Amino acid sequence: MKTTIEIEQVAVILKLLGDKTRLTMMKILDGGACCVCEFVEIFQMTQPAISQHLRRLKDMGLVQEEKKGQWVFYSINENNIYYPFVTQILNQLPSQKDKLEDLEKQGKRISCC
Amino acid sequence: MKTTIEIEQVAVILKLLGDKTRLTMMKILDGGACCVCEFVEIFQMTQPAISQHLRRLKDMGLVQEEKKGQWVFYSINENNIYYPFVTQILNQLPSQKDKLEDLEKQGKRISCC
DNA sequence: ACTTTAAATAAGTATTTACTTATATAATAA
DNA sequence: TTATTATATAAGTAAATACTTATTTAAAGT
Repeated sequence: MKTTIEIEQVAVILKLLGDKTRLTMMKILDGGACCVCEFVEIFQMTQPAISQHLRRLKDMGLVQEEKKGQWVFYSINENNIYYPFVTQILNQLPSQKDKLEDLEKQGKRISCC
Repeated sequence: MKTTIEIEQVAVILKLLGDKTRLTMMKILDGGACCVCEFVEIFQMTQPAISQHLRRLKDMGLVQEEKKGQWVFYSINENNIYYPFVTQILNQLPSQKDKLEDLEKQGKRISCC
């Protein structure tokens, strides 16, 4: 089943991705779930700033959250209508896994489960 | 030859495309050159508003202009580093050629050459 | 219970954005 | 030359954006 993509809606998605923080977040999440506090470390931004970016991505349905204890993990919502579209964009971006590796080295990676 | 795409630069491109007017402009130009006054008709916006959108696209190198008499025609700049990236996005958008056909019916299409 | 940690929300602010109207530039037509 | 048409630029404005700090909510550890 393929729903017709509206150009206006695509513009909204692109505007959302047209921010280096959110775009990098999406690329990171493309490699697996990530926790809010990890993003705070990675981007060296205040926690509210990170939460607000994640909320915008969630409001658009691009990501979903899952609570695990005191942490909240975000992940790509593969069921979103625009997931195939977004994936095509993310696939063209350079890997950001070095950012997670740096976290790991600092011992700041939150191990889920 | 493939230049590495920087995620920050991609964010800038996406922000530029994250506007329904500019995104539609790019999709229309994907089908061939178009003149400023045609865009004014299509989008029913003031001429300065159209010119300003086109200038932003030109400043980023996504489009190029060519003067033909009193008209200025804009077209996709296929030599831009980000052209392959942008094309992948445009290819996923619904055709906008109905907009040009409507112009044609109204006799408002500028015939180049 | 109290403290700590993680995250969300609220409210305020500086900057950016997309428009507007007015004016300037440039080419063609009379 | 003068008028007309097409476009660009300038300046102003309302709304949106991405932050900030302060506060609230909620879970876990003591």
